[in-house]
Amino acid sequence: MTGPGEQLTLAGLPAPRARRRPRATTGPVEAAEREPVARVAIDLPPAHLDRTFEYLVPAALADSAVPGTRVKVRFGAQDVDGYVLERVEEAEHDGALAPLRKVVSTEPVLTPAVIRLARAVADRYAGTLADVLRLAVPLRHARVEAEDTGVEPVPLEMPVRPSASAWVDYRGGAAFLQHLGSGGSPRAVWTALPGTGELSWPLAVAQAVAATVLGGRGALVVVPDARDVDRVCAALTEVGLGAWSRGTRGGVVRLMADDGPAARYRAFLAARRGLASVVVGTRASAFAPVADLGLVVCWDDGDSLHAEPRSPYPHVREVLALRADLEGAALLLASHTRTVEAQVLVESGWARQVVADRAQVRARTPRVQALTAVELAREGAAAAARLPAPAWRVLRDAMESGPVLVQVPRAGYVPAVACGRCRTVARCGTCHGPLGLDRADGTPTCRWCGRLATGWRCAECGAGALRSVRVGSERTAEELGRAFPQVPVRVSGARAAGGVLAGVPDSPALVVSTPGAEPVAPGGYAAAVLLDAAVATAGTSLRASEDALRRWMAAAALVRPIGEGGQVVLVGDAAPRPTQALVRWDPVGFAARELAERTELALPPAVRTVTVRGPRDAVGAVLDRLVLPEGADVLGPVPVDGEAGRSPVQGLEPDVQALVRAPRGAGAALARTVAASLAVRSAHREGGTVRVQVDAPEPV
DNA sequence: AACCCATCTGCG
DNA sequence: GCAGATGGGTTC
Repeated sequence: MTGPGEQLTLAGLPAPRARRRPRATTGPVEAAEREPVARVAIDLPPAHLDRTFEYLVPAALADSAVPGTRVKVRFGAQDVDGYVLERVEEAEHDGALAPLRKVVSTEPVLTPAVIRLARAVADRYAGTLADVLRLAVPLRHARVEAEDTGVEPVPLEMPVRPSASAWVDYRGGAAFLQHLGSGGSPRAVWTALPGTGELSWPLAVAQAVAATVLGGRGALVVVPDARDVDRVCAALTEVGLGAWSRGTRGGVVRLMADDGPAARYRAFLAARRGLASVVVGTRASAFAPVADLGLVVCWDDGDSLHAEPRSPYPHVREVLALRADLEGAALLLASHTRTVEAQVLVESGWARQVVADRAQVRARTPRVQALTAVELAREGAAAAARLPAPAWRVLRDAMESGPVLVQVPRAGYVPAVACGRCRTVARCGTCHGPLGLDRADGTPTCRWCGRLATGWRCAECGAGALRSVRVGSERTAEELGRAFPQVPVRVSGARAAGGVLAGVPDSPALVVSTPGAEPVAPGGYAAAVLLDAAVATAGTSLRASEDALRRWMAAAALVRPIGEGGQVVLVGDAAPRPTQALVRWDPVGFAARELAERTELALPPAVRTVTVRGPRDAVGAVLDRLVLPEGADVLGPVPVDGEAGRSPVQGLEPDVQALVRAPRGAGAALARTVAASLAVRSAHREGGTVRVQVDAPEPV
């Protein structure tokens, strides 16, 4: 650019801008000989800054400022962090370029594939690249970065053996593995049957990974929590894929935040440097830079842990689906149940389903019965048992041959009522289920059988007054322990004294667990009783039924098959559709019917949704700028009640929320117009905090 | 966040 | 007619 003294002033036009601030450049810098221009993604949150800025690469940084490295640059009047995305010969920007100030680390933490993925995720979720990169790249740990990984890494001795033994019961299973081994990119939605050891889902996943590795490619497995990471890693060891260690090449790394920043960064670098070929991790590892990626796996995509809670709230299933597309990798969406989102992928033809025949389903699942009010009525009034008599009998009989599992709602989650005088939990006079006080007229009702408990009297002290309390797994464990004094009681749950148990021995025991915390019994549970079914499917959430079925089946999948006497009892009057799906072990039919209904009602995932929440004016401004694609509509805004919706700064004025809907085909256009509106919002410094979420798990 | 520029405002 | 305030836009 020319200086002010040499500038020509064109008549009729405003005078050209004066020379840039002298502080921006620290004297003349010699530019790199080759590719002297770096395109940099700036690590700042405002949406209107979500584009690349070009900087001059000083000759001194010519070799270190490679794509993917972290850099410091002058941006306006501040020093900011950023990433070099590209090096190019010519700048597109027709002004002077400021020089890169510093290469923070020579480690290129972003690969071209991850950059493309992050951009696609940002676009999909109407978010910014900076936000996505913050999710994708772990914090730098300089000491770990400097660790010696061996000058000549030795290839790890891995006696990986090809086997599809865990897949033979599934139609298309063997073909899927063969396709993986020969370098193909099949996409499968796999509905796994219960099974232990050779028939377990972790072993099946391990065999799919092994097939991919034997075919010369890397693999990525994303699971909900640390326990599942352990299970998958153990199964990988069984198929000959051991843990990666320093100085070697090949092997498996675990990648999760729980392991701490050093271990996390070490695992991340091992993958990025192409030293480890398999990554097993939780949520954020969906972005892990696996070299020559051949397979991505998501286990249990319905688990809420797969939904990222930070902006732009990407979901592991969607990230991996995008990734499979962009990197030409295979995708395995695996679960004991099936999410409605996975059903969309199957019905649209994007993925193939891998399911077992009906005969295999019958052979590998337990006997399931639902103990609803109808069944209980047949029993007549039971004795002083804490459980309905039939459920109690199942537990008692099963305990002779192994551990039994009781799934109870989370501690403190279920409001119940107790005697106002002696605090004994109030029970239904007919089935002995817990009472609830949620009817408008104040009459207590049974949470199990639904009967009205008019004229209730405390069985212990005879008082007639009730008070609200909360019961959880600890209390239930106590009560059940008294009912079965002859066996040990083990409690598993986040709030339990012993925390979440990974496993229990095969000996007789009563295991009480909250959903998702069920320990694995190596030989399978002899029986499981699922309590409070009515509570599980209550509520207005779109996902209530789906979540309930997923939790029930996750517990039921730990029970022995019918041929070994395995039994499951669902206690309480839940919604009929998930109840029937559990009894018939038909998660696919359930997902198909749910999707049909959602399609009929234009509810997600049949449509793409964007929720916009915040102060009324701010939300209104964002909505006003949208250029809605064909077929899209805006619902609301409506005031959001409750603590979550109240913005402290806005005082008593409640936040509002709007729901924007568009046909799935218009999803990209919808996200684009939302992102554009948010960019204007940030450039105009519009006030308030607006939370925008594409495909929120709970959009209403 | 800091800066640049255009426009407005208050006072002569 | 002009200094100083104000607001909107840019930052490579």
